[in-house]
Amino acid sequence: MKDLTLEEELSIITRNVVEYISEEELRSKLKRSREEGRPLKVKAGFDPTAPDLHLGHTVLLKKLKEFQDLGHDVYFLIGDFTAMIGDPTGRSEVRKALSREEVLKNAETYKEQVFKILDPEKTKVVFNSSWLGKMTAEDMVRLAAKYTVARMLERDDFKKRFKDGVPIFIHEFIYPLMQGYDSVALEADVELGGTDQKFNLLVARDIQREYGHEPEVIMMLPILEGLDGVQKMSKSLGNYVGITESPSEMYGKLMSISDELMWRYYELLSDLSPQEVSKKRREVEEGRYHPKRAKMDLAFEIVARFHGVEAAKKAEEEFERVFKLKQLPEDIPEMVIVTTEPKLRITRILTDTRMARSNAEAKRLVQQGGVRWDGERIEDINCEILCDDKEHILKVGKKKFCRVRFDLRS
RNA sequence: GGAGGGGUAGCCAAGUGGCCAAAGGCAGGGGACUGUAAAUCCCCCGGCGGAAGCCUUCGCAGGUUCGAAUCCUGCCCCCUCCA
Repeated sequence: MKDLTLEEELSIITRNVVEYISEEELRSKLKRSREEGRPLKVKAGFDPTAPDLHLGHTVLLKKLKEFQDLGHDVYFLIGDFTAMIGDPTGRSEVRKALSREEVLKNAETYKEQVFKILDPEKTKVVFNSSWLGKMTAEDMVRLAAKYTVARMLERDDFKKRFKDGVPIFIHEFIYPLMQGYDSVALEADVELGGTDQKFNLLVARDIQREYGHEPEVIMMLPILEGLDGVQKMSKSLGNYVGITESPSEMYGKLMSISDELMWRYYELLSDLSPQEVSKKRREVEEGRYHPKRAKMDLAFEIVARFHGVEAAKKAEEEFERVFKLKQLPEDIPEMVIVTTEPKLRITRILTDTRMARSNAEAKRLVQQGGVRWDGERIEDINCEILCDDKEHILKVGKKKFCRVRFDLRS
């Protein structure tokens, strides 16, 4: 950070940021930070109810890392207090509040994942229960007195729900207030969040002001699209790449994205500068660089970040082996079928090896030409397989393999 | 407290006595094409059965009927409006 000019620092900080408020404030905070030799306090909150991080989260984490590399203090805030209250809008499914232990356990899981990107030495992990948990009802009332219903209703989704007569629960009003109070408690200079967090972030600024603090600068980062390229990446939509996934899984998933989406991922997930990315893009458009190669490079970079270069190499080789050369992957589960019959029908083998969930599904797979036994496509559902003592390869669809052996009992 | 709307397959959603294992869409699966791309096209998508066929499913439990997702009764749950 020492060698950078303020302008250079600013340009790194604001790269990939969709919107930030405000430029003036950010400049003056940075300037003061330099003059006083006091790093900025950068806050980002995470909800510990779903501790599986995916690439979508890493957009934010990478930004935090950038702050860290510039010498600022990063506060990784775990919203355990709100998590322990539990969200009552969650209908019938007995939304039990998370216990202290569960929260701590999830927090641990978080750390493991988060520190694949953030520097553990430089990251301050904080729990908002440490201050919110101590609030009295009186404190709560004071906090609630800092904001008006009218202002709450400015929020788009509240406004819409109010208009449409869809219920809004009181605690939903309290959430942004608490999140804002977190910033007061931490004396945050900067807070990061997704673009969907804009309202909450703005409230935080107001709350800080109300408590006599200087408002934080808020920075909104883009929400990463999932593998489908349309909806946001999320676990529940199943269009995600988890950062704890195996190298081959990660690599494979990344290779399945569309070419268009690849550029989005390049922008938000790779370490290349925007200039380098647009250069690559140009090269592909001009036909000097194969899009598949570009995608492989991207997949490689991301896998290497989480699993190291060696693992990335392996994942790449494996990918080429299975899909280009149509050879076998390295790790294939092995199943042993115990039988007294000299022959078994293919559908039976499919269900026994769990390659098909039911007999009906097994029949479908065979009829549709999705089943290969030792490389031979099998199309007759009545086809009988000789149960010998050799090892066989069962392939279902494009990517499911299984080694099959028979244990003959007579 | 009053009035009304609704619970259908993984999700959304049609169906209001037989032609309903239940339209359509999404998700998912298989195939073709390819760069395992994406897009597109074709096919499949409750279970058992080689097949004929049989079994279970439309909130839950009963009932009417030759026959019910559809009609009746009771129960459970969700939602909206008025207060």
